[in-house]
Amino acid sequence: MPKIVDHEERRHRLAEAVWTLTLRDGLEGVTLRKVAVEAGVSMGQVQHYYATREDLVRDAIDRAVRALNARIEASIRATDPASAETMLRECLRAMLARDPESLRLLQLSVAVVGRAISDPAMAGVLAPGGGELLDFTAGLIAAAWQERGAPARGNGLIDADICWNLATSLGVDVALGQRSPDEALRVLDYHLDNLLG
Amino acid sequence: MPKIVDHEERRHRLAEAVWTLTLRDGLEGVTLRKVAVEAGVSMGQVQHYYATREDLVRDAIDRAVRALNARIEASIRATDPASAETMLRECLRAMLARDPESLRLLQLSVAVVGRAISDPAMAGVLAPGGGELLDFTAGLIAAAWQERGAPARGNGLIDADICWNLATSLGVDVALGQRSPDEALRVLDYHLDNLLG
DNA sequence: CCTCATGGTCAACGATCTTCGGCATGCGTC
DNA sequence: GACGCATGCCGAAGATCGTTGACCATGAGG
Repeated sequence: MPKIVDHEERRHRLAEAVWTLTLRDGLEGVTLRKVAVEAGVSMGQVQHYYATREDLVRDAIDRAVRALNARIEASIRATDPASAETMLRECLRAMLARDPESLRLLQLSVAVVGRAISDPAMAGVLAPGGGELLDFTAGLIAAAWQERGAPARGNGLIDADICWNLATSLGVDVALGQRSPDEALRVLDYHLDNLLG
Repeated sequence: MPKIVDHEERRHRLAEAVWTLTLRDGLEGVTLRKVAVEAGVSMGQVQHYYATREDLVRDAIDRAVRALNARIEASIRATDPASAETMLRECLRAMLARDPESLRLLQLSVAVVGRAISDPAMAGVLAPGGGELLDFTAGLIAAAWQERGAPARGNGLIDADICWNLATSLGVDVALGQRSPDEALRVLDYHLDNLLG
């Protein structure tokens, strides 16, 4: 019937504007007017696509987290699946934001952490994939041991848990600029050398 | 000359109000008027003690981080200094918020993480004590090895780095309610068993 | 009693988010 | 081709917020 526009494209453009403003002024500095200017549209249009400012920010953050996950999964799929150890290292390295776009998305993901303490819905977005990811990682660790001819030891699930905690913690450091990606990578590789050796 | 009041006590009371509101409504939900009501004072009085809302929130967060550090240091001082391993475990356990007051302060500290991505001043508050802490921890690890009669191996500074990254990451999980303190403690102890054994 | 620095209050202003009623556009239908 | 109306979009009013600046109250010193 009436005009037909690409809602997805509109929302993506608005989310991009929110991203830019968030990295520059912080989450609290994101204003409907500033978003409208940044996206080159009227403030009314912003309100047309999001009922409330909260919805706008929430969706923008949600898109950032999903985009980061997509990037991580893509880099994993691009890795040689023949070597479990290579796959394991690549999975964890993906959290270290070694290119500008990943850094941007990682910083945005970190921006939600604060919000999550008083907003359970946001805490859910950050949940680390749940138990399947730990199972998968534990499997990689066991396979890497086998490749190296080392016997299995300890509790693989906890080892996987520790790996992801370390990787995400290093990722946060990188996102906050308190550590260079190279340094984070050295720490991560050191831990994996100990774990697999 | 004129009336004399305890500024420190006033500011502490206001900071407590900010803490309560932050945990309930999030950092963005902290309003001068709500703070005034929560603290049982007039809004004018709040403004009298803090030039701007930003100053108020910043000081309240700063107090929370300092209070948490003080608690951690206190629990460390209360530990038997004869055993390096006990000392090491206690230092790292202190990040897991195993009592309600620590949990509250830890949650408040986590709340700033998001803010830190666009506010370098806040990032400084979160800096993990700097290099001295790593040196100290590396010393504890070396001493613990000696106690166990195990030879030193690897890079003590990186081992210490990994320990703190793991402990803080587990602490964040606990603060967000995604993991129980007991479970976090098991993961931490598992890692220390591997490291020291 | 007067002075005035300190502690505290209040009203007005601009910016902001939200609500709601209205305008425009163009597909479907006759 | 003309009409209907759902969709897309806009703008002004209302409510809330932070900030500003002038104002009042108190009580130790002269």
